[in-house]
Amino acid sequence: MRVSREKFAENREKIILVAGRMFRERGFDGVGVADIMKAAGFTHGGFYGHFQSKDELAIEVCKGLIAKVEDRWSEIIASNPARPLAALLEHYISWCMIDDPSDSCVFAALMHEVSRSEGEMRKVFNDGLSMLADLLAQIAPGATTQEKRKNGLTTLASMMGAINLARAVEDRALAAEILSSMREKLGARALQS
Amino acid sequence: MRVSREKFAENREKIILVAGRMFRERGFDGVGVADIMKAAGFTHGGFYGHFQSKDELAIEVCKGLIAKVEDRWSEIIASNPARPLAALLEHYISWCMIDDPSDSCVFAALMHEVSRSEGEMRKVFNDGLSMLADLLAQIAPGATTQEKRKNGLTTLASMMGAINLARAVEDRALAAEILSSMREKLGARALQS
DNA sequence: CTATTTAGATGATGGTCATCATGTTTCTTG
DNA sequence: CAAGAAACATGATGACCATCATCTAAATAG
Repeated sequence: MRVSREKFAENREKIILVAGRMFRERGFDGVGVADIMKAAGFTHGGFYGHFQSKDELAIEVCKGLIAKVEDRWSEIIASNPARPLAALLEHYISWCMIDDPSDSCVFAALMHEVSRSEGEMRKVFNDGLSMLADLLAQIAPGATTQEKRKNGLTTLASMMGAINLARAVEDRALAAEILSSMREKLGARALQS
Repeated sequence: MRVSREKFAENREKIILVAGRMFRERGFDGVGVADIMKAAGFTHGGFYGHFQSKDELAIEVCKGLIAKVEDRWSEIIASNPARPLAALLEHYISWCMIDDPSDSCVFAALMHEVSRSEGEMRKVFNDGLSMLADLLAQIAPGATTQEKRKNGLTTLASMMGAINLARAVEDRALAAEILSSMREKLGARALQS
């Protein structure tokens, strides 16, 4: 049952989209090719007509998600010239990051698994993190470039640390405490429960 | 080839020790029962004479490692009454945490995998994190109990975030920047490269 | 409109893994 | 020292999983 060129491209995008959600939710090793294809509405066999391997898909997916993070952060920064960092933090340190990992930041969701890996994926994440560090260095507080850079890096680590810690604890009240405290510490508005 | 009671207990501890190192290095899913037994000097079959399941071993291992973290942190705090937080940070935010995950903090190494899980393991980590939060609340800066609590939580998130971020980046110079900046930010001594 | 191509379905294949069944050897008990 | 128990070895078992081979039906090329 061949499908049109157009439909083929659509299906490919669907696979990438679904895989992106599933990978972030369950990790690369937590999802099988058959799972992904089923969730995308296909059977497992068609997969290799779209991608050479699960690894290739994973890299494709992450490149796309990282580009999306870059776009989103840039947009938030651009549209909040008066308080760019605070706006970014209010976007990042939020319940949706905790409650729906499948639609959250690739880095928060997969960085840990990638740190244990090697090869292209590692590089992709590495470049992505460099990019975020550069973005933050521009909007972080600090008198000198050096200081802004340092504050950018600690802010990045703290943001991600807060998300991961809030995800790890079961008590929602404690998670709220973590998110609120970090927002306050980094200079953003309080969290609305 | 039966062994003595004594040797049996020794072997059990050896399995737990080796599993603790391997789990932290590769994650629970990254290590098989056979791997662990081989590294401990046995074949896979003997495993179920010691533990009911891989899960049971994992829980045993984590309980032990968490208790060790508690002891270590308490000891550092107790033996540095003048600057307990700084001492703790100098211990935690260090190269050995980056270079040898197999001997690093359980939380930094496995928290992420555990957040995706359910059941007893989740609870064990949860209790462990609460315990660390309480320890930090005692030594964190702040005029009120409330403030100390908040600072404790953000410090905890930042410490772990810095370790995970430094592990994720490939460039050692960047990792050093992350660790140093975070140490400075949180009020500890600079990092010696 | 026919021939060819090909997207996706179905159904292997070989590998890995947790767990179990059984065997062998050595400890422990009496 | 003899009889039984039990720790570890060996070797299934069944479940998953990535990848591949083959089939089919529909889309495209001529």
